[in-house]
Amino acid sequence: MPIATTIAELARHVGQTVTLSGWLYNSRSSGKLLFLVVRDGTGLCQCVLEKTAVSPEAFEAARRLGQESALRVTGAVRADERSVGGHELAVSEVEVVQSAAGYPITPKAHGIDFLMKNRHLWFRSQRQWAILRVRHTIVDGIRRYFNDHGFILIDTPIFAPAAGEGAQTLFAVDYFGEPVYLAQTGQLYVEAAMMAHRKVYCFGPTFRAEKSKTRRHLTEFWMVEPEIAYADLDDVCALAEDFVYELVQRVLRERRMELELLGRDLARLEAIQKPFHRITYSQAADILRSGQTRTTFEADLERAKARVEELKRLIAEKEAERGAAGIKEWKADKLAQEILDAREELADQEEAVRNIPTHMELAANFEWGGDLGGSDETIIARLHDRPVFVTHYPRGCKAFYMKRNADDPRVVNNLDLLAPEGYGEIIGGSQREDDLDALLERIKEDGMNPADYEWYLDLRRYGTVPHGGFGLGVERTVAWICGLKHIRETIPFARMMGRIYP
RNA sequence: UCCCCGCUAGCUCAAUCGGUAGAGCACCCGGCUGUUAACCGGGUUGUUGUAGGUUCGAGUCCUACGCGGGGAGCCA
Repeated sequence: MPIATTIAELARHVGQTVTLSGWLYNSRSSGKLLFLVVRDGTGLCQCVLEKTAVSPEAFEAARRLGQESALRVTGAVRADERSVGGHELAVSEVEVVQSAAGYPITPKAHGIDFLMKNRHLWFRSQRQWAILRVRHTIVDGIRRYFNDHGFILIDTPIFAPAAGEGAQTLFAVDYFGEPVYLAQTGQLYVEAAMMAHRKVYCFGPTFRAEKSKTRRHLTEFWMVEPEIAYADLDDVCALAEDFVYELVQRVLRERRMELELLGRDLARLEAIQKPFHRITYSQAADILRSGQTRTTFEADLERAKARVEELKRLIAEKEAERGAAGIKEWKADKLAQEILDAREELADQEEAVRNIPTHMELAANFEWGGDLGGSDETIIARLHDRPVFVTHYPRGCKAFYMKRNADDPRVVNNLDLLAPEGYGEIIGGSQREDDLDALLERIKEDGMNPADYEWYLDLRRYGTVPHGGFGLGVERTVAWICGLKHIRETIPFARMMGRIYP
């Protein structure tokens, strides 16, 4: 009897006859030899079928199987360097569970619109498979971290009442005739629970109606928000630092294979060590206006310009080569793909050439009091090899609940954590304003109605203490750890402006 | 809301100055005993996003709209 097993377990079965159950990822035929690349959810395995090993009918049936056909394959396991995963199966039997034809996602190149429309199938492709496995480990790592550190999980509501300002970035829902909104944070609720349990967190989906079409935005994304009592800004930073560090360590430990498959530069992740860098907003402003920033941007611009010229030359050369007489078809095909890749990079580089002067100007003319823009964050992060905390923002550009700084009333005790390599803000948080009068003042200042916040104000009336917390965006964290260009691949079914299918 | 780019076969893309719409892949037929997006030979595939306009003639030029991509603002 063959042993039923999975591809991940093959190393334990070398020399034995096993049965794999999975789907046909790709197949290549060589006359009397057939290579079936099978995936089973745990990995890929090349199954080699020799014509003489089975009946002519069985060989013919296997040869005609379409991509993603469901099948069971039985054969002897052997180690082979030439095979994906290092093991292969010398097939003695193929059982077709379902014969599939016309699978849309071929092993060739596809555009992003097509792939997103076929997201339900795209999961099966190697890169997507690896990304969602890393996401799983990050999500599990988040839960594990807080559960192991004495935090109590508090599920906060998704329907939120109309709350003063900011309603334009919220999704309105009809709630028995009343307009309510999909929550964009659980923070206020988690503060209430923190007063009961000391250390709490909420973890769930959150919704933003921002009309942002960028590689960093989703309209529905997951956020974890811890909140701790008897804590000041330093305590919140220390928590965020240890938490992010542990997440990275966990992924490096458990998902090395997936990161390698994604082509992630592991050295960049291994460089994530404590302590993270810490600068204040005012120091960030000085950095932005400094010669170092100017020089960095100028170097970037020169590099981008040089790359544009290089790519143009490269494309012209390849096009000439492709058009040359007597060229082999496979060679022309390869060149065509290289030209497409080069053009894509060219578009990116040309965009950089257009944008950098604007970014330079924004940085050079940065005025104390404004919020840091995307390009500003990028330059700050680029000058550091570890995540960097930016603290003490002007209170004018931050939310009403953030604690005013005792020494400098112009700023609040908040923190943003910028991921390295230009991945931007993955954490935003603060010490909270625990003084009733100060909080009331800020609510009025923002033109909101204190009556809407009565329950929240109660938290300051009855046993208020210094406390704080932060929110970490799961998808941005996954994008950073996986080294992905776009956030849409970090969540199973991305919800973005103008995209709701499937 | 604003700025830039794109839309041609099921998929990825060509199409010179405005002059008969074409490759590769997928699919079908045949060949090949170590392939790695296999390869080689043959075959099938079109309302060029939509609506107007200019022109003897529009995939190509103009206008509007739609959809998608990237960015600004805003944000995790």
